[in-house]
Amino acid sequence: MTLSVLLVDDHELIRQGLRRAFERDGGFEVVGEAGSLQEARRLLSQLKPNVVILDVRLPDGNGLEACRQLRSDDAEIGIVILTMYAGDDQLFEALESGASAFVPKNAPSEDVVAAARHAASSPRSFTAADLSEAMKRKMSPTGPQLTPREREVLGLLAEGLGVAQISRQLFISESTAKTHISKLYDKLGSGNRAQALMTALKLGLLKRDEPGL
Amino acid sequence: MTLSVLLVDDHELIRQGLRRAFERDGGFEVVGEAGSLQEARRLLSQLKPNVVILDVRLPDGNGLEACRQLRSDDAEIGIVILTMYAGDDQLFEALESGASAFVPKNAPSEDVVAAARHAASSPRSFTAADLSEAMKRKMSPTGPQLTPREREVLGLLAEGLGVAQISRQLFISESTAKTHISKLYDKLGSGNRAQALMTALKLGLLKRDEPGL
DNA sequence: ACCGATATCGTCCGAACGGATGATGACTCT
DNA sequence: AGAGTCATCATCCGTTCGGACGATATCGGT
Repeated sequence: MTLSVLLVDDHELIRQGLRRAFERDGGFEVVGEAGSLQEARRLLSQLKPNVVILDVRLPDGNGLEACRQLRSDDAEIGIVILTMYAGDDQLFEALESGASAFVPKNAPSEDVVAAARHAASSPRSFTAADLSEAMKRKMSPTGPQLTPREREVLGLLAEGLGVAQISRQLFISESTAKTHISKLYDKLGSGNRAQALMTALKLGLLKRDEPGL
Repeated sequence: MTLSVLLVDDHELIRQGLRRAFERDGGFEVVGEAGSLQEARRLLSQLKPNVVILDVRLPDGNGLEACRQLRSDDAEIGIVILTMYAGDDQLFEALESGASAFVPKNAPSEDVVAAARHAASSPRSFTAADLSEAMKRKMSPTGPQLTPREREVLGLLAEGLGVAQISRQLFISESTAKTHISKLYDKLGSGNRAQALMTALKLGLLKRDEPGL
């Protein structure tokens, strides 16, 4: 029995590669391609595929959000999340979003097919490989845990605000602001704003609005 | 007459997509694939293809550097630079590196084939479309012009170094270091390190090693 | 020969930062 | 009831920063 699969990725090259991989396997039929979420939604309701290959980054939205929605609409559909950078945050978010598998784009193409097969048979479970990988890294924490207040202060630091300005912004005393900043330095292993900010960026603790690239 | 083409990209999916695109066109023969620079170099000297499709990001090095080297070795080979993000800096660097064409990965796959055809016939010229695109954006400057020294200082600031450390690092007096920093503040419209760094990041004046994503 | 940009060095000084340390209330979990 | 975390505030003090000046030397180009 052949499984129907829908490809969602904004890069045509990737779609071609996926199509080829599935064709070569023989167990699947690629019933459609979409380059955007909008298109994907249309094709999904129309084609009702067994499995969806879903890129995380799409021009008109986030693949993971789409994944959540998809899962709530259809508990049985297989969802394979494709991602360029296999960050753990994404893996966990994918898991929580109800994805069936998570494959980095630099994986061999057979892996995608294998993931799709797995996704079709047990849409609500990750493979052991995925989980062990993720747990392993989650155990050695990527970054320190910041309290909500600390994250808030970090954000203001990133805007170049000083202690006085931060304290005013948050309706706290300057002492408190300084305390939070000091705690941040502790947790980030830094001794000044610059180091703290760059470290926070590297650890993904700070989201940058639209830093050019 | 069919042209021989070598595919260099660390993502197998992309390679599959490229292969399919070239096969469908019919005018090319894909004579090899490489997932790393090392492999690419070996296959290049062995297969002597007419055209190379070269990804910018490779696990063991930069595609653009490889491009420069390639061009100096062989003035006639067609080099098509593939890139995920079509930043202008990359476009210009590609141009200076002797590439024949520059294609973002989100382009339709026919574009890659067309670029390869162009690359084979006139390896030392960019297409008009490429150039006008680039010039247009280069005219409206993305950010302020930093002097080499200023960029250097900016880099050290990003590492969280203080005035004293910077001055030691660059073998200049603290006064001079401070002067450079002040100039940076002027040009970046900021009044402290944090603002300067974040602005520099947004303007792409600072390259981050591997900031998570 | 002159001008502009770049890079270098210096002084002075108020403002801001970072470190060390201690204390209090609220909250949760056991 | 006690332990732990979080958030709040405080004082003290040496270090660093950032601004505002001005000065010199070296280039490359008109």
